[in-house]
Amino acid sequence: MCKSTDPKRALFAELATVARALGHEHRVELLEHLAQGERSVEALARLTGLSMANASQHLQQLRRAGLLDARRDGKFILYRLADDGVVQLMSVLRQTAERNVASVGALLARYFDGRDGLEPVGRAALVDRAQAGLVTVIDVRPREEFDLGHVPGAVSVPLEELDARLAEFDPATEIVAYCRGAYCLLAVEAVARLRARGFSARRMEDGMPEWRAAGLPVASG
Amino acid sequence: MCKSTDPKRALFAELATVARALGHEHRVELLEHLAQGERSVEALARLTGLSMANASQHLQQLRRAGLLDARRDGKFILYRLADDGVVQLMSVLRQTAERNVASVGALLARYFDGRDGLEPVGRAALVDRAQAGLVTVIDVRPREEFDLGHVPGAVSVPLEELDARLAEFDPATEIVAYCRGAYCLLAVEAVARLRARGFSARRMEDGMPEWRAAGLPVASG
DNA sequence: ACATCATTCAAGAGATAGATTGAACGTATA
DNA sequence: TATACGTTCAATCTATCTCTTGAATGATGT
Repeated sequence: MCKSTDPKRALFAELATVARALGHEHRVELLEHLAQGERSVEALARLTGLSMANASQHLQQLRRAGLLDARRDGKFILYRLADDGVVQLMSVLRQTAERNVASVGALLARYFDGRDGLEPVGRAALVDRAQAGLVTVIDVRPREEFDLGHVPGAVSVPLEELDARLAEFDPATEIVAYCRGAYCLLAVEAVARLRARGFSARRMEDGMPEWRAAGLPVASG
Repeated sequence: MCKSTDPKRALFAELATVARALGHEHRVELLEHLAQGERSVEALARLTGLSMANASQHLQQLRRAGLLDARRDGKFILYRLADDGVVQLMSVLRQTAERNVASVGALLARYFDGRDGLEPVGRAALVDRAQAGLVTVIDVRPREEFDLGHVPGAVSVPLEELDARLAEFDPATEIVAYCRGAYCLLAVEAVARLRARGFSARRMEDGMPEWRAAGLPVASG
């Protein structure tokens, strides 16, 4: 069997190339930041603590793998995810890791709730409690995604703005955060930060895609 | 730089480890074979053309990443996917690659239909044509999955048995093959082989999960 | 035109992964 | 028990990846 020209082998090689692009701690972190929106090389280098040259190289590797696009704006080069499928890929990767790698499950458990058994809020319960004004619902995705559709009554608080807007929230009212899905880390991070500041915060089970899929009402604009 | 105490960094590192396990041509191919069922190291080495030692090392790497489980049966060690999520991960990887890497799109296009515009069969059309006896529907997934539910009237022909069972098919009747989904390669491979033998073969659009999701009838047992 | 700044390129050292070889291990069969 | 066989281990060489440093590029603003 001569397989050097075998298209199947070539396909496997291409898939491996894309996977390898995800195969480095720093690149996963870069993608996680870029999941929140466009960022310049300088901003990403600062956020991750990498040198500019190093960050640039990792970003180019991700771009070569087709996971990122870049555009110039003034003196900055802005990188962004090539499409929403990249978020899905990272989510599935996280799901797989959580199911099959014990240490990831432990890390996520610690990350999700600290130590006192904070459970995510179900969708049905959320509708009731939101209508009764018992909870503040925040959407921590980038504002562009919020504009394309969000949970009725939710407030857009992109994760990056959260720290600066803490004064908006009533410490006596529970906050429910949601983002893109069960395995999107944005809401998890938001809840962790809010709880560190003394707020009562929970994460909505699942995210916007599941909300839509469940046929629940979606507000937009 | 020691970031080992930051749980977020640790999580990224774990995710990268899992991704890196997918980051080699041979390991992708091994997973693709294992998607069809349990296999011994020797069988996998033969299927892929790798040396036993090399195959063993790659398999152990996949197992360390949590993507595979192994069990002993007699003198053989049988590897299998850790769970169905691994198939999903590979599917999403392929989707992402197809969207964002031009060469993958080209490879898949060539793989899917050769050159004469063979289009996949829609679900609705399939029901009609199958009932009219105009087509033979084959399910090329592993038999275990067939038993858990399949398209009514479909015949179980696991991909590995296809070559040996060509005599069962009427060259005058069109064959429609399906597997796990739009991005599962089993049906693609089956169609390629059937067409190479002169059969008229097509791929069903989507696969069993989508069939179920569409609420179409499912036979089992 | 000149200076400035964000980004990229280029080259090198150090670390890591892949393939091959031959030996060692464990289980089944004679 | 002895032998055969599938699998894994250990050691080695080679190739590739990572990161740092310093220079080069390309657009902007004075």
